[in-house]
Amino acid sequence: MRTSQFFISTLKEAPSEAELASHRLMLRAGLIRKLGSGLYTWMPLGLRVLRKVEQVVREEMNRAGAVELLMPAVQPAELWQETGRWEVFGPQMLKIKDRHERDFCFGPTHEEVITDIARREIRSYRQLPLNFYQIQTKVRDEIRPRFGVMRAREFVMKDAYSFHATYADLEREYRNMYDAYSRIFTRLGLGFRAVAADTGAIGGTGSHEFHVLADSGEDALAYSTGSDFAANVELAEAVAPSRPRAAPMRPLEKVPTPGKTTCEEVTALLGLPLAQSVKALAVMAGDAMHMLLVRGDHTLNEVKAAKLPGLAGFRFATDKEIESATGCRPGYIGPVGIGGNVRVIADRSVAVMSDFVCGANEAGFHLAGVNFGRDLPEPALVADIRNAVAGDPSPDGRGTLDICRGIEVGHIFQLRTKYSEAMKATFLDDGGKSQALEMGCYGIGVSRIVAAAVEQGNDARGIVWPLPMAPFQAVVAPIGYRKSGQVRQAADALHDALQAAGVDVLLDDRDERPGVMFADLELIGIPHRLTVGERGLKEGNVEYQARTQESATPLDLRQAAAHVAALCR
RNA sequence: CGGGGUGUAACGCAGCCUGGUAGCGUGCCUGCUUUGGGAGCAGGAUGUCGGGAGUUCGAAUCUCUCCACCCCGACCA
Repeated sequence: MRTSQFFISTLKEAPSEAELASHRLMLRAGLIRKLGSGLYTWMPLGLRVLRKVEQVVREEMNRAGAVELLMPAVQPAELWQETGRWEVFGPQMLKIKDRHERDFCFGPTHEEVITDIARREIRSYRQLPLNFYQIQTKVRDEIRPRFGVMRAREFVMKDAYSFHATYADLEREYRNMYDAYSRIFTRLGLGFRAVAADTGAIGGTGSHEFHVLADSGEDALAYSTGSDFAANVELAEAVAPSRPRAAPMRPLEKVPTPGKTTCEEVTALLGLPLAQSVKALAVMAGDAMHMLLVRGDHTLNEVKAAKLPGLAGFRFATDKEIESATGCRPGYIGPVGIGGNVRVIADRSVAVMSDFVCGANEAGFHLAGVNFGRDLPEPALVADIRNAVAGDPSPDGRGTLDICRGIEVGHIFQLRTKYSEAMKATFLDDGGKSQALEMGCYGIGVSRIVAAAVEQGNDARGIVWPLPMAPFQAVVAPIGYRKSGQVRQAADALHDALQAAGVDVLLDDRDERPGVMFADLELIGIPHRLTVGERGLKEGNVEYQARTQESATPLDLRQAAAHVAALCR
């Protein structure tokens, strides 16, 4: 490919709305262009990357025994009403009407459609197991699209759905997909980690997420330094403290803390460790207020809390609700002397505290030396409601936890019979008995992978692609292409030789000045570069430089193509 | 949806407070010179100042309203 026959459009300065490195670089390198919020055009260069990711995904899915199909992007409402998800998925679905005013949505996912296929096509256990997948554009009307294609409203996803006669066979396929996913991310050259995960809106039982590791990732991951335990912090158990609660040593004391509303400020004022304080969070579930207690140095885990009885769908109380329930404004609330109509739920690490500090339910005051049993009743409920933190013991009893951040690029679920039962997708087993199909589903954010790869691989000069994802594997960069016949001849020959060797090679025949050319090629991130100039040709040399290297090394012209071709293999 | 912010040329921005009809850098076009790390000189093109309404002799600037986009919170591949 020659640049003159291609389209390269780079920017010196990134549009101001782009904050994240990958978003800025994808715009600057001309991989994507924005049409509207969360809507992006994949420019020719970006599309090449996207297609390479798709291809690896496709090859590995095929290798794992899955079968590709393509379902409609537009789906009738009736299907979603059958599973009750027309309402549950709700505002996240882009709902549309046809000319007859019938309801449709632009598919955010395809469990309903594939289950409809399954119930029409699968009749016997002899047809099982089956794993269908597609690579397709999905639409989710995200509340807040951001970070370019990382969280877009329209994105490319690989979604697979498997069907089984028995749970044991589903488990087998689940492991098969786990292994396939590991191969995919390994082949793409990404640093990743698989973690146990919450099932969220898709539903089902077992679930793992695959994360590309990056400090800017939106998810926090907990993993053990002493075992292979790894889980999304949303899910990771914060192990119950092993030590019993110490006996009270100090008297209850009301201390003035004017203007100090956070645990950090209060403990600093009192000269106590942060872990000696208790944070009280007022939440509403239905009409009832609950007060959640976590240690001052911990944070509430909203996913865990929402799973407690009576707390499904809770929200944080408004300032007004807090004032009418406690008589004071947020920043000074606490569990001592709170009305019986407010249920107090303590994290397990709070339940073993003694002589702690908390709000006094009076503006400008906190209480110190507080003890359960003596100064206030034992909590109504003690549960794990905090986020695990680095240094916590691993839930599997081996090693301690550390925390890293990741970008979710894959998610696998054991759906079991959630959809097959709702939609009556059954088969006849070997005893002639009708049974609901066991199902699994397996998603990969194909377009997100591109952003995640840029997030993981970039430097001051631009993108550093893993070789399998690079839009071009190698580039021939001639200096003075239009001016020097010698340069043109050598560059053309190199390009042709590399192409013949099966290398995805670009010849930059724009005749730009070297500085401009090098800057563009490095921004775009092509892994291997051969620079051809009269200076080197005099010695029979060209120069080779990997994207990851700081400087070039001379290479015999006659060996250059073979050398680079070997690196691209 | 709640809270905060921004809309001026393709991109980055100034001008707005204190009204007088729009500017800078980059990019783009033409010519000449240059050619190993984002060139130099000369010339040139490009704006419904987000839309609408209002105040005023006069609005990018003041007022109202609508829209778009961005940031912080609940979602997810």
